[in-house]
Amino acid sequence: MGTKKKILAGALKLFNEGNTQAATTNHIAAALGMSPGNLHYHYKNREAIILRLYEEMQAQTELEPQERPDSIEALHAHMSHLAHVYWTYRFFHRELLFLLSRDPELKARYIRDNLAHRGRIVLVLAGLVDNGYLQVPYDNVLEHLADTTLLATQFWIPFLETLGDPLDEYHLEGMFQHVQGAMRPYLTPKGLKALAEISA
Amino acid sequence: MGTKKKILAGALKLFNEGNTQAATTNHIAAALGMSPGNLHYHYKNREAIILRLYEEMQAQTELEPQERPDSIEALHAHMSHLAHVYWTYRFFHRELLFLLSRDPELKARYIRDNLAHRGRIVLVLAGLVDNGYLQVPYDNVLEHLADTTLLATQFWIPFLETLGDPLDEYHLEGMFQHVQGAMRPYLTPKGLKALAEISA
Amino acid sequence: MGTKKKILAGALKLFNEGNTQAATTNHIAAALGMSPGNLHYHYKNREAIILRLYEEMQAQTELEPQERPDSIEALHAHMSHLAHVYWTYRFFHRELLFLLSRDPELKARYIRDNLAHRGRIVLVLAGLVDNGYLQVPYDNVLEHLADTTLLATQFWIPFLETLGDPLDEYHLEGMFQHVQGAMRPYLTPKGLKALAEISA
Amino acid sequence: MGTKKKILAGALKLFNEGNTQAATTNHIAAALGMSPGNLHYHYKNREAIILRLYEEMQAQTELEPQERPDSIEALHAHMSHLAHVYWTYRFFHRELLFLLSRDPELKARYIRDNLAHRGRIVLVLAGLVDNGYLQVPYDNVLEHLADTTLLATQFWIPFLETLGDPLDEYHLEGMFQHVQGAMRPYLTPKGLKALAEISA
DNA sequence: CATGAATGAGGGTTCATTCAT
DNA sequence: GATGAATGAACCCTCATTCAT
Repeated sequence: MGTKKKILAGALKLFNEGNTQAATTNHIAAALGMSPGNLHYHYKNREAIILRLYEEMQAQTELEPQERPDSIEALHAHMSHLAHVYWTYRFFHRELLFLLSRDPELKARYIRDNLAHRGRIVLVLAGLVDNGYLQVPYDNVLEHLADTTLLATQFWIPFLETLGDPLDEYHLEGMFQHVQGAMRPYLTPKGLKALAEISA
Repeated sequence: MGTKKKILAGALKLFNEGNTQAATTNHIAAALGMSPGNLHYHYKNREAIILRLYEEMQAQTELEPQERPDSIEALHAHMSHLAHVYWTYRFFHRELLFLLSRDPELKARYIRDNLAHRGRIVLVLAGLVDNGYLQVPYDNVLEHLADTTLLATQFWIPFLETLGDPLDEYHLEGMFQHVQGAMRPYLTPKGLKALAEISA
Repeated sequence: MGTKKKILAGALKLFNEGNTQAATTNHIAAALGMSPGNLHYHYKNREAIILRLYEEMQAQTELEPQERPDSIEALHAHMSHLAHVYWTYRFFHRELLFLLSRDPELKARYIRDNLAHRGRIVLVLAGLVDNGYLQVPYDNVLEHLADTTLLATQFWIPFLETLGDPLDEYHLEGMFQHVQGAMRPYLTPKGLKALAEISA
Repeated sequence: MGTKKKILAGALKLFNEGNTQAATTNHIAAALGMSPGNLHYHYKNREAIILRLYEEMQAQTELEPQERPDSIEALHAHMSHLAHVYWTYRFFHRELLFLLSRDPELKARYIRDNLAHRGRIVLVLAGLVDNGYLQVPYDNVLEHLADTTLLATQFWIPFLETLGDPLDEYHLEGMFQHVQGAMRPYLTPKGLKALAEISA
């Protein structure tokens, strides 16, 4: 039904503008010119809306195994995509831990997805090594780069907000630049060349 | 007065255990065997309690200029201290953006403090370069390391939580290890030696 | 909706019996066998109820220009009507200044309405002169009579209460008698005759 | 004790500025730099303060029998004095009926005093007749003038406020002018002359 | 006399949720 | 599917009042 979609869109807008607690179900319904009863007919409660929004966001970040970025360029493209998606649902990472603490189901799901995400990041990095973009002279480098990447994807938007930066989608480019900064010492000449082409 | 301290301690405990929204002023008062009226006699509202807890935390992280870490060892010591303090007030970074969105005064204060913090991080890194621990072969490295450090200090605890790690103070050592991982390619032999001694 | 009306009626009853402060929104709801939530669903707060009651009262006192009393008899009829309306909403003038001090919007509205009321009183008195009921031998008589009328309409009920009179609708006849007492020296024979017929 | 007086003065100031409900005992104490406990040591509660302020005001309006105004000039002087006193305690008539509804003791006292006041007004008016200032051609004139006077003394300040007039002590002169307006048709030449001299 | 921490009932209000229509 | 009135528990907070010091 279109109504279900409209509710998600309206809630997302309010969540992004303020915070999830300020946007009560009645507010959301009112903003959509809809009765509170109808909203609850479609979604049991606000948590259900948030969970659904998370699923939507999550669905847009998933990759088929064969789509896994296997080059610097592809990684950049993927992270740009990710930044765009996370920006669209920016309320989510903004309140991440708060939301998880209020909904055990969401928490379990998120942790599962996040661990899987981390696993994929390691695979992608290993692929970059295999493809001659990266060179890891000692242990734990891949682990470190994976942590950096995960931290950046999860918290870059909150990070920018805590610096008081005027925040818009454009600034999210920094998310990739940060990851690139961490990879740089380990880039092969091929990797450096690829990076230079992206920046150009 | 002792009561003011007791309220802060009781609120901190509840905030860390659950979340700030779940710990209503009445809950806090009840947990302390105190009347709601008395709690409000000492603190205007929950925001005032949170603000005060932030100030306490902040006060414990501040450094006199002459105390600024000027060696890898000192940096490690300082970050351990920081991790300890942030662990004590872990609710704060857990809900960071949510809390800032609910209290404009806290937000302004936090951003100001955070920018100052970033400035100090850059100074410390520059000091490490001057003292022969670090060597920066190209531009932006210091910027990158500062971002890494700031991200880690602010979000390492949330980061661990999103991985489902059983969380305790001990695990916070990872915060420094992450920063160290970022610095490693830029360490001089002197820097590497210092690091090896810390790890031993 | 009927509920909105019921709330106004219930609130009016309690306000008239005691005072507006004693009749809390919860009291009103309880007296109507209604949940507090429902009362606030219909009226934002007590001020909104009071404002609405004022508007109701005010609406019942307004006159179309062509209905303006142009004879002593018509004036009497109008003042009887006024006394009846003000009696119905007697809490309002009882707490008049208190209520105005608590609600700036109501205050602005009341003053505007009151000045308009005064203007109409002057017009009515001038009409009585034109129609040969009144004769004004020197200046300021109309002004004086207008003040008297306004004072009487606003404060006659409070005035009676401060004399400890057992108060009921019947006693409000005094409101017109007071105004008539002020007009008497200026009545023409025609005016006196009209008055005599009213009293008979 | 000086403290008792200071409390009355502080309360009076706050009452006049806003309204009695807004000025809580804690506010009054705070405004005086005094502890709430101390305030309650001197006055059981806010009602006691209000009652005491009423007594003060009342005491300043009372006349020894031999001081009773027996001329237009003396009446004018007395009403100017009254206006000054009522202005000083203007919160009282502003909230008159509200205050009476909250304190049965005050109510009983006020009604008693008010009836006595009315009695004295009638005596004064009768004295003016005896002394050749006034002439009453028909019955009830004295009653009417007494009502007018009482209404004016009690409600002139509230009356001015409901017209939105900028209110200060100076404007209270209108209180006497209103009474004079009512007496005018009944003044003898001697009375008119006295009045003319006052106005000059 | 004076302090000020402490009480606790109750204030207005919010809001997720239900349910008859 | 949709409405919107209704519920009621809970929220934050106020304030007259008490009382140990």
